[in-house]
Amino acid sequence: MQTAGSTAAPESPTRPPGFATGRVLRPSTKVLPEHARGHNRSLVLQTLYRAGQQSRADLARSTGLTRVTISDLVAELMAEGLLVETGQRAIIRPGKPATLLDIDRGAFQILGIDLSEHTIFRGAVLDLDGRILSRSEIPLAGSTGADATAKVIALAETLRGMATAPILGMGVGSPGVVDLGGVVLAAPNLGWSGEELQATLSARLSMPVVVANDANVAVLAEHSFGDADSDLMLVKVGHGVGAGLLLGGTPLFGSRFAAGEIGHVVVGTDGGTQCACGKVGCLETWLATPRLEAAIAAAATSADPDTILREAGQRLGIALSPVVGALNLAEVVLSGPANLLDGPLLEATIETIRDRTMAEFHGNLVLRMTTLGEDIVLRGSAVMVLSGQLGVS
Amino acid sequence: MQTAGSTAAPESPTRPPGFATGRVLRPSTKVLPEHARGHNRSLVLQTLYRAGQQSRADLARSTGLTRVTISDLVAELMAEGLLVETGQRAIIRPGKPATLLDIDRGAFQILGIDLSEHTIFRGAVLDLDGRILSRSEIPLAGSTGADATAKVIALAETLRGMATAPILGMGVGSPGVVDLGGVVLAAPNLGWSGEELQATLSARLSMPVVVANDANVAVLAEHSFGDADSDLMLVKVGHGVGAGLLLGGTPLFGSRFAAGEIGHVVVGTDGGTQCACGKVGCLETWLATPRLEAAIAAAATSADPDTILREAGQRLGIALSPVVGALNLAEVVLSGPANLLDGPLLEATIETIRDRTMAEFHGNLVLRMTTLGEDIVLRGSAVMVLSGQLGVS
DNA sequence: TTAGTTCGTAAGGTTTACTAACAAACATGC
DNA sequence: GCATGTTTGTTAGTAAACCTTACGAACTAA
Repeated sequence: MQTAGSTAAPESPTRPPGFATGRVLRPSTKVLPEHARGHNRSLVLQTLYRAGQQSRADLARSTGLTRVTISDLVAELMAEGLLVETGQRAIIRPGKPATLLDIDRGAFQILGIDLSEHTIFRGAVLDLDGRILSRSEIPLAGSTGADATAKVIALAETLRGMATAPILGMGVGSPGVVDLGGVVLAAPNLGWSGEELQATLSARLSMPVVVANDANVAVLAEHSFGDADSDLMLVKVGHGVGAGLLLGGTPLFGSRFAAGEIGHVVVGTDGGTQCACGKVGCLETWLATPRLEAAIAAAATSADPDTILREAGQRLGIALSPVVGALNLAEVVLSGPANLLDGPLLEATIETIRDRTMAEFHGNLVLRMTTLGEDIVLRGSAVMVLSGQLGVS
Repeated sequence: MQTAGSTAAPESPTRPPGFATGRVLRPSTKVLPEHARGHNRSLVLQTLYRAGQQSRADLARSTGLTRVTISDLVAELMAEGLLVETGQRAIIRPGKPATLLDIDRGAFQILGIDLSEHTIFRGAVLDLDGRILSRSEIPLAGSTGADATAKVIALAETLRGMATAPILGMGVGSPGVVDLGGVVLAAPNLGWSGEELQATLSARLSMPVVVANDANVAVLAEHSFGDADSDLMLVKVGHGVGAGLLLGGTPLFGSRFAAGEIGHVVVGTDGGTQCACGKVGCLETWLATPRLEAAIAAAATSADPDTILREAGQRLGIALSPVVGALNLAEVVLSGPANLLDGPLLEATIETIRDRTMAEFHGNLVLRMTTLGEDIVLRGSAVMVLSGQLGVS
């Protein structure tokens, strides 16, 4: 019992132990040295993936590991066919010239599938940089349940046949609620509930498969390829309305894997249209593309279509304001038909959010269309595979 | 170039490397074996902290580490004075009797300070279990800026003098926007902007200090001591309205460290009262305690106070619905004066949220008062110190 | 030609956690 | 009472991962 007034915890608990530094986290599983190895392995891949060609010495400098350790990791990765030496650095400077390394970007390919469209399943073969090399698609033709699953399998097998290099894995973006094991808990349009899509596909194709919600997949693409921030919300407008959230670089799944399901949140306090879900004034009744198109067509003679689009944008803004405020988001991205979203709707949304939140906290709030167009889910599928198989994104 | 149709990534990249398994994350820093050691060290502390007395063999079983490694870690922790042997297990069974270990819960104490009340700074000395051992407070008396800082220092020094064991560190919950380094970026009521409170206190008191936003601190307390879920929103109602978010067990800070600042989000689409911030119908105009009390007092003769409370609850529900929907929250906790919050207000809030969101996704949504009462920030301060210094929470 | 720089590798040491084996201390059954 | 079996915690030795130190190779610059 030392007397008070002394200067705190004297000799012993000097520094916070490694992982706990600064961060508030809860260690839950043991960590062995080999796990650290796996982490550093991914760190090397990640560095090369983003910065491109680098020498071993460059990698050592940018990762903080020693040249010796880097050499060892690089040798391991080269033996696996993931890295290649690409010749010597051209820049002339004193010292032994550096041997450049890069990920062997042609060594593997990735399959991506997008199940989020209403009438068609789309798929693609992508390279490790997320570029689309070839495409395939299969009409849904009203299939549900096992028939829909069969069409996914057929599409996947077609894509496998189109690949021209070993396949690293397959990513699938599905509508509905998907758990962390790739089980589609609920996707009404496809008639799935408890559909073990990831397990089925993985077994059938004998390759690593990742299945996730389409909007969650899309937000990964926007983060990796659309140079977005690490705090990001992507709102996907189509037949329904859904969102994907990336917070601090980590996707949010929610307590029941239904994070981002904002389509059936009621907007405003002044009524609205009856929704299929039973409530009145859900976000989807204002914003889903069929409704928007119908409203514009109906009003073609009387009202200005811009008025309808602006109203929809305001409703989206009303719904997003509490989310933007609570999460202190810096960036919100819209994905969907540009002819509807990109214009009065988007402008009205950002004006509404600015009017309804505290400007100081996110004066720089950016609301914009995705830069990835209609391939956002396909490219996000590649991100999932890269992340899961190589620890790269 | 192997022909398509083959079964994917053949020999080499068999398994996803350790840390990246399943999770989508981005390795950013190197990890050395000693970091793994730190993690396992915290794991042992964590296990003992939560489960109480255990033998080395018990720890080995529950952590997955071997008895040898556990013995080594325990020896290290005992040398630091964090663990003690507490005798032999009483239960009679075959084999050598187990020597029980526990965290030496009297070996260190923690200081906690709550700056969130309007007229007073409150502080306490707590034990490692977060129990309050003694208290002190200092009236704010309208102090702002450097005067307010001086009062925090004075209170901290008083608390240090009250401690009866070495001090592990100090936690401070401050109103306003606080960054990860404990700099109070903006706290209008206290006249602080860019106030380096954590650095100042740490230097002045020569002990580890953590400063964070009061609502973020409170949510940690609710998680650790109020047996809450790992997806949790805590709404703190007082002179203002703020929230703390815990998502997947991790606190959310936001892109500008202003996560949870929902007090100035406009609620509803039917006007409201003018707010000090310039907007009309901010959540605070409906819910802040001075406003609520005034409204009830003014209506004392004419209307039913319950009507006013129900209306406030509905407004809170309207504001929270999009957040609950977007984050798929399972649990929302209110903190503040129970005479106002716990009753018609709380009931109206949950009814409103249920009416405005999709029931299937969070049918079990729980909305309740905190179980920690007015000491929630003080106890949360202890959680921060435990987490930062020992990796325990 | 000499000096200095940079790159990549080799050799050896430290830390970490593992497996294997064992002594201590107990309950149980004959 | 004594052998048997169980559980605990430690000792000894091994493997993995990273480090430091040192060195040869290959280049520029003076």
